[in-house]
Amino acid sequence: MGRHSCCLKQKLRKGLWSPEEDEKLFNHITRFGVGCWSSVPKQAGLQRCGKSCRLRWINYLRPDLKRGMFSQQEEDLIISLHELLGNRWAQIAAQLPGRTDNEIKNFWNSCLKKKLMKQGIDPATHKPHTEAYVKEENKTTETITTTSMQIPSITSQGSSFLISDSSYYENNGLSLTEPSREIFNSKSALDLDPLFCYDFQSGYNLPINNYQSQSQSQSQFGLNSSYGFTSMPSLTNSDHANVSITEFSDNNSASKISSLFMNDQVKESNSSNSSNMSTIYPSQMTTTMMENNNAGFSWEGSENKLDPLFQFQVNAIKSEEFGTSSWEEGHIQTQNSIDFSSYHPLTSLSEDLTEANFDAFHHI
DNA sequence: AACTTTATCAACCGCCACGAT
DNA sequence: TATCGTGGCGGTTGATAAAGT
Repeated sequence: MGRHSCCLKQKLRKGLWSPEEDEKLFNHITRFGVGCWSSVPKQAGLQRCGKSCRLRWINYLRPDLKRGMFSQQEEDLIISLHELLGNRWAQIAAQLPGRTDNEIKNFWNSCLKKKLMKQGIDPATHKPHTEAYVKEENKTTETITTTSMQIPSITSQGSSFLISDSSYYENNGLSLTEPSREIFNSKSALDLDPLFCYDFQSGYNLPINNYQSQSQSQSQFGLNSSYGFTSMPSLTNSDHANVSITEFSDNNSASKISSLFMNDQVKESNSSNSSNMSTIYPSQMTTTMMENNNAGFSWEGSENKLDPLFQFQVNAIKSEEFGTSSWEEGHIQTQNSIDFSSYHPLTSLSEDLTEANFDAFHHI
């Protein structure tokens, strides 16, 4: 076992993805959603293994990805979470909306690790270098004293980076608080920031505003079309409640991590009535998806497969010809426009999207 | 300008867990 | 129970860009 059968097949492309491949994969997933990855390459016409497709989607094409530098707040959060979780990048990434485990792992290995070491902190333990280490250092470099190291004050309980107050999230854009949520609701998807559109021609994710102006001038998506992906501002507090504390091996970790999120949860329960945003929770989402599943695509176990990070918003103002067309796969009634923002926050790229009869790249 | 070193990050590899048969 | 297929994860590699000499 171990090696996937698909990887054993010859003639499969490897290496960097071309814009054409990206487009094929993107179109396929937006049409059919995320199902069985092993069948994706064939269905999408790609000479890749399913695993490679999955990785490309998760790490690059997924529309909710946040691009750009890590903020100081994200950086601190990664350090805190790493102290609690170690190299469990997927779990760490789950707490940073729009960031992938790969991205965080790279950031840790290339930046944060060195940063901590410079501060005299052992990145593995998050504690100042041990006495043994210091002695060893003294042996080899007697002229250098350990006092020259800048060791930040760290309690015996853990690093000073630990955040136990939900205000951290509220103040740093890592959570969508009620006021910000209202702003979000009142704005069109195209006004949100950061917003990116993937441009298959350039191979870059373009800020949506740029893309908007571009599409206005060049009608990339058709005369009356605009197409935007946004990383939704955050998880909602219901997501916070979904933090799986059972995965932590020790109770301290569990309580620490839960303290990061539970305050918001309480706050949310007090203020949820004021929210204009209709929220679909996983169970509802599954029901919705199953009810709408007319394309013959299997969503078995979709409840479990919902990616809590997957927040997808599309504003699709389709041209008339586009709006009335139907899927080749058929059996789907079309709608002229669907507001995906109502599927917040636990929206997978689902059949709902498929049902929107939405193929942006027809118009490229 | 040419070459070397370092940093970054996308992608691959190999392993594990789990469900289906 | 054993085997197989698949999804998911973390470690690692290799290509490229940027910085340094």
